[in-house]
Amino acid sequence: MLGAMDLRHVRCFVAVAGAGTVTGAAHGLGLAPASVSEQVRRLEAGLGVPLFERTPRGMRLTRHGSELLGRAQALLDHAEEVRRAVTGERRRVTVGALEMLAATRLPAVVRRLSERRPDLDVDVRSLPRQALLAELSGGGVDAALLLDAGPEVGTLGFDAPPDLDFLDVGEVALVLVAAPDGDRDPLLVSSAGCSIRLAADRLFGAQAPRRELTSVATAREWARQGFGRSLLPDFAVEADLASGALVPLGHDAPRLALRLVWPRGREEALRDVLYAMSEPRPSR
Amino acid sequence: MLGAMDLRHVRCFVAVAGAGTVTGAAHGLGLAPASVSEQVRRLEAGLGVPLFERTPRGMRLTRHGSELLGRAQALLDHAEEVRRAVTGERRRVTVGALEMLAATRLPAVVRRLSERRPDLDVDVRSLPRQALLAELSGGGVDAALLLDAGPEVGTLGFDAPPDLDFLDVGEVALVLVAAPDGDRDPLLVSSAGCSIRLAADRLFGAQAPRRELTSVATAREWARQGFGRSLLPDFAVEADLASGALVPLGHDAPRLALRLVWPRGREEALRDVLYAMSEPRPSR
DNA sequence: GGGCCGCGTTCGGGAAGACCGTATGCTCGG
DNA sequence: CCGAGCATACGGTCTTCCCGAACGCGGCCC
Repeated sequence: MLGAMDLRHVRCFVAVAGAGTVTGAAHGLGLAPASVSEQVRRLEAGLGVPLFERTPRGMRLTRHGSELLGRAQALLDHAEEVRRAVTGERRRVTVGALEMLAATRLPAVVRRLSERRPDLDVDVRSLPRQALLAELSGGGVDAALLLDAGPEVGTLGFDAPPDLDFLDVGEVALVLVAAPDGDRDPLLVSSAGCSIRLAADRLFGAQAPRRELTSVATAREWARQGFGRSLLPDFAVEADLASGALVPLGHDAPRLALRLVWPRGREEALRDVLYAMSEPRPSR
Repeated sequence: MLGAMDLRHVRCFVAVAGAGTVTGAAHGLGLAPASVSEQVRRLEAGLGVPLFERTPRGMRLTRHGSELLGRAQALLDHAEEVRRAVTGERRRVTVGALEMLAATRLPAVVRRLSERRPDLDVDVRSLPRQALLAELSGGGVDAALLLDAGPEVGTLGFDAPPDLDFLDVGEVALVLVAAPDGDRDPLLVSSAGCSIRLAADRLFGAQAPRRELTSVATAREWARQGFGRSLLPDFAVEADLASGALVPLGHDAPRLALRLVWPRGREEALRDVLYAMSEPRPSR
């Protein structure tokens, strides 16, 4: 029969649309690029409609492809939901987060989720941001918790794939701190790419004398020892502020959003989960 | 990947569940029984759950199978809907009806449908009742128009598959008629299996002297020529009553329901269509 | 401008699966 | 006790899946 739409083809299509390249999608699917390319072409043949424009830089969705993407995602989710319902298999949700957040802020979010949806198995993966965003598109994680700011994903200063949707589920305050009698310069920053570093760049530009260190923890340590000031997240300096090891330097402390990000088009399947993660607990 | 649910398997499963036998499903699918059997077993293996109890008389759904059936139908309909949305293909609905109704009462129903849903292509198939019911289960027709009575499908006196749902969209009055100066006996009835005949049997039982003829039209002709009385549907005798060729014999004329029947579990995909067929027209 | 890299695709081949026709075992109804 | 109807096992053909390797293409950098 013509146009029978094999789900295998649809899975490949979604992966390619998400990754933007056949190669990337093949990686995510654990297949060879040749196979993925064939599946996509077979889907196009079955539908009788071109889904991608082939460019030497990747695959761009055609009008028909865009039409299909959301529905294809929903269809795959539907199939998954049917399978779960019949096998009685528990639903498994994978949420990723930046390492820093996985250790500090994610537990509260996951606890909220587990309390409100005890039927869910929640996996946690801790990844650097770019890997996180890649896994989001590739389906390795269902949702990701990261730091950001502004009205869209990436406003903080990183490149995000399009077609991501988000919800802010909390705030992180940044505090400019130094040792009570330590130096005020240079500005101690973590390595490029770190969310806190991006925030520091946005706040101070490039003109302030800076010293780049490997991590937030290192920057805090150097500040504590009096080698400069540093812009650090509240949860990293609470103890030191309380003990007096660090003091705030009264500066317009910008707040970052604790942002839950997921691939647009999967609202249907994720809505209840996202809701359970973002809402305040019913009691208390 | 395990448990990936091929839609091909699901199609076979639904067909088998509908037909009750692998052989019947294979017929409907245009496949060999061996192939269908294999697909179903593969689906069961993929889900890790038995879907049927095998008996020498056919296949009976297990608990898991029943769980799956409705969802599987919905999933297939979803896939179809996605395909249509992307290809821009018009939706095609096949409605079947008893021959008698296809000629007399179906046009009004189809007109109603076409006016309210001009985006639909409506096919009409005219079949005897048992073939109609078989096609309903097999998917050859999406909905069927037939005559029935009472609170469930088949109450009029025929065997209907379970898992059919229905909506009464009109009535057919039965009139006991004879020629003005013709004989009153015997009771002229159409051949066994005809809906009108079933109604006559229910009304008069087997005790009345009867003469069996091949069709409703024949029975009417014999009555017109004075060879007995006959229980006939209103649309078949309107002209003769008006002209005086036949006269009503004042009897508690039972009314039959003009009944729209469809496979339970496809409401999701058919709801709008059924609604458009059953509602009175918005204007007038 | 000439390598060079990453892209999608083509090609040949091996393995899995779809499908067929036939044969077998099973249980009913006659 | 036999035949009808059922699901299934078996052997075979053809399609599809998937791979690794090679090809053609367009940017990019020295």
